[in-house]
Amino acid sequence: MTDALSQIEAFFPYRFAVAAERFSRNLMDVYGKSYGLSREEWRLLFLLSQADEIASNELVQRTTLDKVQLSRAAQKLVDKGLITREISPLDRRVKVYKSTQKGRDLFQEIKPQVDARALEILGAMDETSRQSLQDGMNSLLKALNAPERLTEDPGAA
Amino acid sequence: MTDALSQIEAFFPYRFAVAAERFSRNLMDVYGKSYGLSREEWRLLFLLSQADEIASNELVQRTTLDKVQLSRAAQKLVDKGLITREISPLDRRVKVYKSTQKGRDLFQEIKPQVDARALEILGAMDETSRQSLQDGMNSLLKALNAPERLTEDPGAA
DNA sequence: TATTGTTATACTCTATAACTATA
DNA sequence: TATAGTTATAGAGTATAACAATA
Repeated sequence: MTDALSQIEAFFPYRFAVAAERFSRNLMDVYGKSYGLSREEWRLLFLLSQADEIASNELVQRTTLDKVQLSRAAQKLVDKGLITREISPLDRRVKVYKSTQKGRDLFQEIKPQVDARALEILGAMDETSRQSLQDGMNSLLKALNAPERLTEDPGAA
Repeated sequence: MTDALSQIEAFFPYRFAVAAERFSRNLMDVYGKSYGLSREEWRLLFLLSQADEIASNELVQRTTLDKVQLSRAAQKLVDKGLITREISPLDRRVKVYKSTQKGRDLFQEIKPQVDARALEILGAMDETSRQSLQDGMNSLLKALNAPERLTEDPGAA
């Protein structure tokens, strides 16, 4: 009567969504609860901490952030003194972002903790499964990026 | 200068989150845009369409819905005439949910379309990768459900 | 007194469109 | 006129707490 429940539990898209949400929340615990960063802020800080500078238009093209999300996440990081935002000399409509020393320091502090949390979970898997997951994921990402699948959201590599 | 971008693109948690979100959105397109169901409503309809009846407390224990989400999603499905909600004769605090014929019909109409969309994506992967993804995912779910990892959210598997 | 489901509230996210400044 | 980034607005989703009914 009741193991209709195991029916949905076996449904791949459901399992996938559940796994992704739990995994993501585990990491958000680290940079979110402890350091007050949103997922978008964390991603942006991540990017800028290892680049000299990145222009706004490039960020929009190559990340999952749209221009509104980018603008707002960047504003918060600027307010916190973690990044700077300047007008591009090449095109005065464009902004160029750089991390500050404070931003890089914070990133260096958080990143190992995020890695540790991820490894704590992935480390509970055996090596073969971990490799399978990586390979499968890479293949899935390719499939998702295949041109036919771009319902909307083009160029979001 | 700029392939800090490929740094985050290579970061497993980032790839995983991006893949999950895109995959999920693809399916939401089907039951959401075309049929006006939220993800929670869809999951609930899914469950009830293949069970005789399920009690509220069981749903909360075994799905990712908490009691508030369940109450609200169920209310919407009741309003749409897709499920019924009755007081349990065993414990008058508990509700028992059943799908209506209309609910089951709608589910039978939507489910093949969701499957088709999922297969459209997964079908672009080769068989080996698909198998790897499944195995890896199963292993990851086990790792996420391991007792040490239950930061909060116990018994939600 | 504890538990179940509902309702209320505030907060965050998302999507869209309007606006400004530059090109 | 088109593009880039910002601001405004409304809607959906989430988290928490208060509440009423039942145990």
